[in-house]
Amino acid sequence: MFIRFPLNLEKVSAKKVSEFIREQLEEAIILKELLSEEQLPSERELAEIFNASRITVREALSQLESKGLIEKRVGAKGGTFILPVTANSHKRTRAEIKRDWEQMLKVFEYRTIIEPEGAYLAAERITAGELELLQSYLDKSMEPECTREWFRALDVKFHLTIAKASGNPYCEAAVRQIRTKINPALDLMPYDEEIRAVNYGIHSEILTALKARDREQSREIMRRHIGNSGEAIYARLVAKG
Amino acid sequence: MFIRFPLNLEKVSAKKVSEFIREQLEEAIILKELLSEEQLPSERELAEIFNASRITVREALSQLESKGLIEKRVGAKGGTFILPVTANSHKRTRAEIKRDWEQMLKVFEYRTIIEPEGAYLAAERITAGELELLQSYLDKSMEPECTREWFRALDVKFHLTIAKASGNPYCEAAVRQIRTKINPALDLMPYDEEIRAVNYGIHSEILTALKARDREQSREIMRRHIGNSGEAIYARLVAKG
DNA sequence: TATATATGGTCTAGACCTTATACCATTAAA
DNA sequence: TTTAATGGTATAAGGTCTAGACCATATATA
Repeated sequence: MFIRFPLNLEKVSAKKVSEFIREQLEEAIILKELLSEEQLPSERELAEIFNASRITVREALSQLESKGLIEKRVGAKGGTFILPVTANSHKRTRAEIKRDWEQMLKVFEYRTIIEPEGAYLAAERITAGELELLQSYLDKSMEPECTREWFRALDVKFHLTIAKASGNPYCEAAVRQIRTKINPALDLMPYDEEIRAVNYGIHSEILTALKARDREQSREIMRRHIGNSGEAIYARLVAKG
Repeated sequence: MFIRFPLNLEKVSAKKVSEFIREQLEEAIILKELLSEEQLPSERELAEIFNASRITVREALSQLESKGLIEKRVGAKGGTFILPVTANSHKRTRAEIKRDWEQMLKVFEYRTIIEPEGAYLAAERITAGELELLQSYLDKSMEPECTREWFRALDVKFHLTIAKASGNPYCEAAVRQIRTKINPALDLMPYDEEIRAVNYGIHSEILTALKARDREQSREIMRRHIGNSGEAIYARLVAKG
């Protein structure tokens, strides 16, 4: 009867404070909670925020600097600034996606499980304030001065707000984790009037279902919305070229 | 148009190597991949396995020792051994669950999302070898010499095997994470002939659906199986007494 | 009974990361 | 020209981790 189950122990290494800081800032940049040209808090403030020393913050920032994500300027009116994404880094991202497409596909698959269920829960629990937020994101996305970067930021905000409204912290964390992995790919998708209109349409449908507190409908439309996002990425970024 | 999104940065602290080691071993104990009386590899071997120094391994082990999870014996035939769970620690676990019941409920809610979808995916992807494994777990759970601890270990194995068979690493990791959180609670549930029979019945149904490669059915039965596990825990551990 | 051997227990020296504090260099506004 | 805020740099002290050596204990075996 008795078998000894196989133990699956993995090699470990310490995780430095500077690593945690770099990760948090990089995630904020990927999720477009920090937009290009924006200024980060000063090194002294960041040290305060992260409860770390300035040297450690500087270590994290220099990692981000060598990745080409930020830029530093000295002097008064100086500071640390988010750099716009370059065509070169777009190319690199695209190559990475093609190389690890199998892994990316799994993330999209996981997404089709989590986000619709998150919407299902959110339909019952979302607050009036969150519904207003969603509406404001929709409105802003249709303003003529909405840039590509802003459009992408608002899309992230829309989905993360629903995940948060699910009231389930694990669901919210999962959506955030998934988004951090797929957002660089989504950022490579085209941006034009048609895309905006289509996106506005489906997001409006979701918002309507949420306002109606219709669980089934919210889940169903969310499924339809993200169900083929993996395939769309594949068709655009992997198959052709 | 332009708003600055709120940045949500969190205080950090370094994560020590000894912490990572303690976590892995503690998880293996909670998931019953290590059973009571079992001997761990020697400190020198563990240092090798984790790619760490012996001193660091010892730091992790002494944490587990003060938690009452392991025991050390010196001399030849000595080593580090898993201790059986005491009545006292059962009491503490129960008190903790009652205190943080809200959080525990969220974990169960997340479980009802993930595991059925995992079964849905597994129905198409599970291998012949994994089906045999599941059958063997079922068989062993009905042998007369199956102790309470073994029964619990086989239950974990059954669910984790299906999660792995889903072919989605994020799904698998989520089920494992969820199980690590809820297993201490599940371990407090009663163990008798009736429980064993009921469990055997529903697990058999799941296995039958998986063998038939019926996605919908696999998901549906898994839903039914775990759908009320949160309520069962509540009724038994929180509501009464 | 004595010995060999595998285990946990202990110690040291050095490398690396982090903190705290201070001071320097740069730049724009007052 | 001065002021003030920024990033850039240096030093000293403490914690963690590694590598290696050696000690203490208990069991099996000759």
